[in-house]
Amino acid sequence: MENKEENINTTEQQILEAAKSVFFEKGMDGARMQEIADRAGINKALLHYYFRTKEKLFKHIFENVFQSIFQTVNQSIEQKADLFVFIEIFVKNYIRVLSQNPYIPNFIINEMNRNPKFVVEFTGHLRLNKNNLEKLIIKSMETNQIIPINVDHFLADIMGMCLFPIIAKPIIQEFFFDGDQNSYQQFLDARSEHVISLLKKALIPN
Amino acid sequence: MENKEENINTTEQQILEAAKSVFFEKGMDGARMQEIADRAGINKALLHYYFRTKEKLFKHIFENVFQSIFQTVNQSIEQKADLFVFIEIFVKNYIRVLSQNPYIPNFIINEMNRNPKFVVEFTGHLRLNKNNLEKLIIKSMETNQIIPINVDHFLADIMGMCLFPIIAKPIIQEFFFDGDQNSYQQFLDARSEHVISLLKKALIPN
DNA sequence: GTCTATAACCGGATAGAC
DNA sequence: GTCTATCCGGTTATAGAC
Repeated sequence: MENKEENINTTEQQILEAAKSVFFEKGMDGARMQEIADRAGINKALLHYYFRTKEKLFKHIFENVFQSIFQTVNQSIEQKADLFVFIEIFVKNYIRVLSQNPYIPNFIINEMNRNPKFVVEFTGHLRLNKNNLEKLIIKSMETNQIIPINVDHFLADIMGMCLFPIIAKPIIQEFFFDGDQNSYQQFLDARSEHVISLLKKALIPN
Repeated sequence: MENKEENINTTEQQILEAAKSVFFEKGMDGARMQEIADRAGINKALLHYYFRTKEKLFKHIFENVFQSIFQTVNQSIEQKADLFVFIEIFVKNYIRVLSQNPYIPNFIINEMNRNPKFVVEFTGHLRLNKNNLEKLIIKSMETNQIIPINVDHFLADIMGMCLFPIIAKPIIQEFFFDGDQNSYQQFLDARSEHVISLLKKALIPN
C-alpha cells in the first residue's frame, strides 16, 4: 500500500502524526476527529476522505505503533554473546525507548482491553525471539555463570522493573517525591544502572 | 454522606456495582450511562437522579477504588520485624489483590492521564508509609543483612515485578504461551515465589 | 484533493407523570 | 423513588461545490 513513511509532509503524513498524538493522549474513545483534523491543519471532511472512519484510522495507527515497538523489543533479544551483555543492552534500550514514548504502553494496554480479538488476530503472526535468549540462559546456567532461572519469569522481571517507573509516573512522582518533577527525572536517570546491578546480583551464584 | 457500603442491595449499591464494572471494562470515555443503567436493572433517568452526571458518578467510583487500593498497599508497608518477612507478605498480598482486580491498575493509570489535576488534588492528602520501610531497610543494611539499596528503587522493583504479569496479561499469554490460558495461570501462580526468591538473592550479601 | 454545509446519529441530561 | 418520553448538544460521517 503506502510506502513506509518516505514522503514527508504529505497530507497523509500530517494526518497520521496528528492522529497518533491525539490517540496517545486521549485514547480511541476520548479522541475527537475534529481535534485530529485541527492538529493536521485540515478539516474533518478531508480526514474522512483519507481514512473513511475513525475506527479504520485508529487501527492503522495501532498496527504501526505495535509493530514498531514489537520489532524494537524483538531485535534487542537477538543473539548476544553474553547474558550480562544482553541485560545491559536490553535494559538501557528499553528504558530509553519508553522514556521517549511514555504513552505507548498505556495505548497498547487500552486497546487490548477494548478490542482483544482484533489485537490477538493482528499479532497472531508475530513471533518473539525467545529461543535465542533461552539458549543463552541455558548456556549460562550450564557453565555456572548464573543460577537456574525460568526465561518467562526473567523477561517479566526485566520488563516489569523497566516499565513500572514509566507507566506509574504520576503515582511515583506524587507519592515518592511529593510531586517534584526533578526528583522523578533523577530517579529515572538512575533506573537503568539500578536494574542492571540488581539483576546481576540476583543471577550470579555466590 | 452515605454509610460505607453497609446496606446491601439498595438501588444505590446496585448502581455503584454496575458503574464500577462498566467503568473498569470501558473506561470513563467508553462507558455508557445506558449500559450502567441496564446492569443495575434501572433506567437512565433514575441513574441521573442518584448521581446527576456521569462525571460525578465516575469520580465517586474512582475515589472509592483508589482509596481502597491505596489503603491495602499502605497497610502492607506497615512496620514489620524483618525485611524478608515484609517482602514475603507484600508480594503475596499484592499479587493476590491484583489478580482479583486486574482492571484496577489500568483504570487508575487512565484517570491519571485523563485528569491529572483532579487525581493529584484528590490524592494530595494521602501519605505513603514509606518511613517504616525505610527504617527497616536501613536497619537491615547496618546489620549487614542486606546490601545497600535505595527505598524508591526497591519499591519500584517489587511493584513492577508483581504488576507486570497482570497488566500485560494479553501480551504474555499471546507471546509467551501462544494464547494458552492455562499456561498463563500457572505462570501467575508461580510468580510470588519467583519474585520473593529473586529479591532475597539480590539483597543478601555474598 | 480540499473545502463548506449538513445529514444522521448517539448519548447525556431533564421534564413531568405516577 | 421510579418511570416514559423527550430534548439538545456534540460527533461521526456524507453530499456536493470548487
